[in-house]
Amino acid sequence: MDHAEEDAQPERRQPTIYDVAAAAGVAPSTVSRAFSRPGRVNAETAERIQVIAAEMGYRVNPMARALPTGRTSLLALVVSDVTNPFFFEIIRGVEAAAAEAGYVILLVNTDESSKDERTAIDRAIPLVDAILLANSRMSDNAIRMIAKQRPTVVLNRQMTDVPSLVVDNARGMRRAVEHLGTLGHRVVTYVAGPEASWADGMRWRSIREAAFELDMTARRIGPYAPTVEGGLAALVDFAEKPTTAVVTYNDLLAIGLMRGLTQHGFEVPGDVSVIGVDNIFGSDFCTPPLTTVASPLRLLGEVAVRTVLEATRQARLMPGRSRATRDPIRPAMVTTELLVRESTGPRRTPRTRDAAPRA
Amino acid sequence: MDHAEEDAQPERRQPTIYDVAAAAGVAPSTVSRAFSRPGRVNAETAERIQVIAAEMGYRVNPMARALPTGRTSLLALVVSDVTNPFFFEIIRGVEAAAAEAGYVILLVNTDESSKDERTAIDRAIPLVDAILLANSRMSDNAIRMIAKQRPTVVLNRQMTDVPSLVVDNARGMRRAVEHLGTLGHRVVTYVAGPEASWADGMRWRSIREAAFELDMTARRIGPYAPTVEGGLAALVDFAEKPTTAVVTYNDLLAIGLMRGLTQHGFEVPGDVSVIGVDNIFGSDFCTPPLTTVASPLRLLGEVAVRTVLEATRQARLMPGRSRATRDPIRPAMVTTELLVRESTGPRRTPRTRDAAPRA
DNA sequence: TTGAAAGCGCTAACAG
DNA sequence: CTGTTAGCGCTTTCAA
Repeated sequence: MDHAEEDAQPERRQPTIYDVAAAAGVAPSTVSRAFSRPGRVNAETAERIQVIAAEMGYRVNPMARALPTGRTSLLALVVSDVTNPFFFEIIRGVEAAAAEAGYVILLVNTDESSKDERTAIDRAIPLVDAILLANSRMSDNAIRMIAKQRPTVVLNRQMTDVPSLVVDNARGMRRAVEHLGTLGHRVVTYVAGPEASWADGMRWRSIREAAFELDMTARRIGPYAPTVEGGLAALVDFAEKPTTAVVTYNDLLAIGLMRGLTQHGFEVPGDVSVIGVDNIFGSDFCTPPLTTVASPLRLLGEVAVRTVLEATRQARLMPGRSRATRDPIRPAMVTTELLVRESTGPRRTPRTRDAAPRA
Repeated sequence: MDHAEEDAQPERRQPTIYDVAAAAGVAPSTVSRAFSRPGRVNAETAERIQVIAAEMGYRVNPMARALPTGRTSLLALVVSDVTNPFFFEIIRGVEAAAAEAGYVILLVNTDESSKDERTAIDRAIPLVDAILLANSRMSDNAIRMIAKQRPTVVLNRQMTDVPSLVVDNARGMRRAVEHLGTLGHRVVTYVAGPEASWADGMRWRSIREAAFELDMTARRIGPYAPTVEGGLAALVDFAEKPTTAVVTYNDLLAIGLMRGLTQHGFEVPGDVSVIGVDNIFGSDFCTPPLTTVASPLRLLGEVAVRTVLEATRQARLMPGRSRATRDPIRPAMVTTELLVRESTGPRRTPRTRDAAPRA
């Protein structure tokens, strides 16, 4: 075992279909069939091949398979920032559903820049069978270009010519405003997120409408970065015209805002009630625990995978005429839920409120 | 534009090297060279090919390239749980360094189960050029098997026959204990994480040693799940024999513990000072902001990529004799830093302390 | 049901 | 410096 001979064959390369074929005494094509369409080969032969292949440690080479078939079993999941807790549950859902379908996911991070997003996607496209675009910052047109190249599903953004999956923001915002109304608040400030965000516009519009219907007033400040720092920044503007109720674009913003509020002597929820959106990791252990509009993000991810995989199946059956060129597609919706925690409370009477800051 | 004719060529396929070659009036191999080793082709010709290729929208097909070369430009990053904030900075670092080197990362999630970890890795291996194993729960042997198949670097785990990168836990823990000592604490409880974690053993040992050297006493409770819930669970055991100072396996545990502590009438840091490890997202906005041992995780990820890519280069130059069969390898270390925030404070005199709970 | 043969798109010798 | 010629490992007609 310790002789120089050992060096002669330092590592035997992965066996190929030919090695297995030779060992099993069949043609390579038969081995191929045994692995790709077991139905089309004699049951006994198939069995024998499987056993021999296993013994030899044979594994099909996905790259080689991809060449003639064009299928890679890879799925691109494009997110603007892997470390944004908003994506966690989406990623988990996608992971789970993809693994179940025998797909591996290619996680494409784009650092919030739509230019990088294009570059990164361009690099990934030739490798994948399908694409999932989560909260994309790209233009509709850019997205269409991508959808032309591979089956694509867009998450959290509504499009009519590319399949999309959205959270029912309108309803979520309505619930939030209702909740505040019930607590006696009459005017609510919306702390806006990035302008490039489709969801942001959606949320603000929904809040305005809900407020109108409930005889309340809605104000908007922003845009701010959807981060804790953004929330801190928002405080400056908020303090100029404070209201007793706030809904923010997302939880991070809410957390930042609450921190700023506290530092400046406001009490939450005593002086101002705050509602976030997303129910991210951490929204339960910040102070106070945040009331937030939660979405079934994991489900969203799972559904997205199923949808896009179904689309690849379609594409295989009838090539050309991609989804994007067909009739308008209704976006699928998943519903939200208001999680009432401790950052919201009844509106204090003005007297009490005026006294509060720096009391 | 609206005629049936349009259907005849619904989508022209991606141009290949042959199309470009024809258009440029050169041999396919020349086009290939123009893209893979521009140096080896006449500058003008190369330029012309590039232009024509760009016009035609030609892009090299990575799958096809992978077949003859065996290189895929894909890098597997294996993590036990994408949504664990601990991995964030590592992922970012890896992302950044990989992108810079023209690599795309294949994110392999293993859901904390070493069985799934094997399955998922087996699925990914044939697709990638190299593997990064972050906080793996697999056995050393399983890791060795993987390292035999592809250049591998292990993060946060020390191995002698596979290149590894670790955080200087010993020093971090020592700093933590020193900090507590300076504040007047004499006995510190270590709240342990998962037993399968290499870092856990390391941390406990380091704390014990540091305590010994500083004439302090160290106690250990656990193991607990490295989560907020785990911290809550730890409180039960902790309350039986409370100490004025605690160091936890990680931040999540610390956050859970602090919450439990607060709920049970202990004050943090008044009654007990708490130190976490990792400086995760959220450790700054929990209450109180957590004093924690921070690691340059982003750097860790970057260094890991460079190391593993260097290894692939080596492997290409001299195949056989993989890294794993060579002499022992010293693990590389990155240093930690103690971030003092508000969860640690001077030890109160016993009198005050006794009065505190449920006061 | 199986075998033979022709590629998928690209790279890598080897000549010229 | 460029063209020619074999493949990489697998799938997929087409015959047998």
